[in-house]
Amino acid sequence: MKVDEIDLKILKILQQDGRLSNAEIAERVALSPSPCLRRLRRLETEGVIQGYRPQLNRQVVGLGMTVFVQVKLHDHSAESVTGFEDAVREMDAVVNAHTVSGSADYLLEVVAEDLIDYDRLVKQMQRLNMVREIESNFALQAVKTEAPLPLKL
Amino acid sequence: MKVDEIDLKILKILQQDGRLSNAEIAERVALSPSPCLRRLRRLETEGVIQGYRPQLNRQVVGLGMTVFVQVKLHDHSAESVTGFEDAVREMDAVVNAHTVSGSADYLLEVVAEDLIDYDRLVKQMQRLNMVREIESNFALQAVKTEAPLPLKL
DNA sequence: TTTCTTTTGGCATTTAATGCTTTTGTTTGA
DNA sequence: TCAAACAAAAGCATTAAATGCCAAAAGAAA
Repeated sequence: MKVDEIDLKILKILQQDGRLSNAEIAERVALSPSPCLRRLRRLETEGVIQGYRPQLNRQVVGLGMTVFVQVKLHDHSAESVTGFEDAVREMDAVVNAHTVSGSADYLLEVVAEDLIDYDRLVKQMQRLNMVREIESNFALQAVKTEAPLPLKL
Repeated sequence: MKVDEIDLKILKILQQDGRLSNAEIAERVALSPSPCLRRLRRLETEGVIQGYRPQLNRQVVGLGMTVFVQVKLHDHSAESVTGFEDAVREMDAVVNAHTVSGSADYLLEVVAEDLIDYDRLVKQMQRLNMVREIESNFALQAVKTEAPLPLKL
């Protein structure tokens, strides 16, 4: 799918405030509401916009602990890989997960209420038999979170 | 600020779709629209909801490369720390940044168009004189991204 | 129970979303 | 160059939602 300049403008505006009304977006991109809404819907339908999320204050909702977890597996067999990835997708505390280059196989971002809660999660992960090693790096301070993507133009 | 059960329900619903109308949210939490909107506005005003973001398909918008970057500084003097953190906040390619426990001082999530683009960013970071060491871990595959936070109840 | 406080509901008004039709603008091709 | 064909935007009427105000209900405190 092709994303033209106006589409990019719409995306940039939405990244500033993902709940702006179509009417407001339309005004800012100098279109009337109907073509603007058509564009927005198309961006959603075509999967350029995959959804909308509120940015929650994790402290306030009781998830003040963020941990970056590096995981190594024993092997990369299909069973191990899909087994681990399915498990990760099931774990609600894991909010981001990627396979990565470097010494670890996976890098996860995990949220927890506190150390006790986090400990439960690590133990749960250790019980997965394809997991060889887990290294936890605790987020101490957020310098920048969920910044908008730097869209060209 | 206190977040009661209904507020949590509202947050959970919004995490499913951050652009749902207040009318729809109201119906799902079994309130009439006006008190529901008051609650939503309060969550926003009080900073429980810090904003709304569209989840963009990074591939489509030309930012298909995600890199997790571990940075070590030469020292932890106030000048080094604030200098580095200010620089990071200025770099649009850095979408997340935390200080972390472990051998690195910072863990950054960086987006780039391609390796050339990423190289520019690394060089820019290397020019910061408080930076001692940079280790890049390239995201190879996304297993889970921006999952909703596991809110209690 | 009475009073005070907080929250909800109802309603009228203003805005916005939506679907359809018309208009405008562009590209193509004789 | 002009006309035909196509794509995108604008206009508009209708439906739905947001908003602000005031009355009613539910809770808490005395």
